[in-house]
Amino acid sequence: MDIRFTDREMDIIRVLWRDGPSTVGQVRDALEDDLAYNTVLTMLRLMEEKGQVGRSPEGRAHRYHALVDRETAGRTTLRRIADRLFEGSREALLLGLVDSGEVDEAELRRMRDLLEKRLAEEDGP
Amino acid sequence: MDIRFTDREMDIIRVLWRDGPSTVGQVRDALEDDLAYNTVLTMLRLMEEKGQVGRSPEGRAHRYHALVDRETAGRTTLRRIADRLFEGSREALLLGLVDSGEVDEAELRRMRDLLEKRLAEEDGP
DNA sequence: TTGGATCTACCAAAGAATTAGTACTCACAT
DNA sequence: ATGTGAGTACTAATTCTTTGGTAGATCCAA
Repeated sequence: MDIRFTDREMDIIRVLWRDGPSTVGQVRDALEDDLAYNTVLTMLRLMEEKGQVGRSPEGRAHRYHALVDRETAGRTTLRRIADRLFEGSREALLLGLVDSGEVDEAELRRMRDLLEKRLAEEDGP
Repeated sequence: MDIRFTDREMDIIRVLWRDGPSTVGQVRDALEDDLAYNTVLTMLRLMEEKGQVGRSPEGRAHRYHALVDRETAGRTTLRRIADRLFEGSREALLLGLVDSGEVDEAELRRMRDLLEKRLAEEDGP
């Protein structure tokens, strides 16, 4: 299964990730851009067709929920970026990441510690 | 300027990054998928309109070159991914990266060393 | 010089993404 | 009972992406 989101789909799934299962109206209210109710409804319908979200009836409305979790979406996206933009080199991607903006020293250190921890785990079991 | 590439645009700009300035025919030959000459020509024309590539006459043909370098494209893309998929947290992105596939111990170590080096530079000048 | 190969510009068309309109249903407050 | 508002399904229209066709110019070889 190919996990991809267009810009607007990403806006919507982020609401579902952040706020949990939501009705059309709730998603609409949570979105930054002011979209018509029907626009959001249509987007959710199409996303349901694609298997990105599911829904369950609630009263006369429906409550939509994400069928893809953030971690999975993140992993797949990064794999794609690494392959296509950095020719598969995750190190090059990491370089791009630390150059991509305001990564201060504290954050650099946290990132290093994170890798240290991973390395320790590798050695262990 | 917003730096974005669609899938096919990405295929094409990667050829220009890898092989340097190329004619339509050369790009066509370098692409994995078998596209019609005209398809590649049209793509390059549209990409020129968008300012992603430039061209200079050469004989009766043209030679196209990338107007966006890989580093810039990588940085902007990563910033967008970090913001939209990881709520701005570059550490979360890094976690997603090491979980995104087969990152072996050696690579983990190189990534850590890379961060160490950065940290040393921060302290210095 | 003529015919094929190569290149260009312009155009067409299918499919996806995005936005929203129309028409219908249903609950419920007055 | 009725009409108002929220909800739904279906449809429409626009724009972008991707693919390639047509027609015409140009060069080179036989």
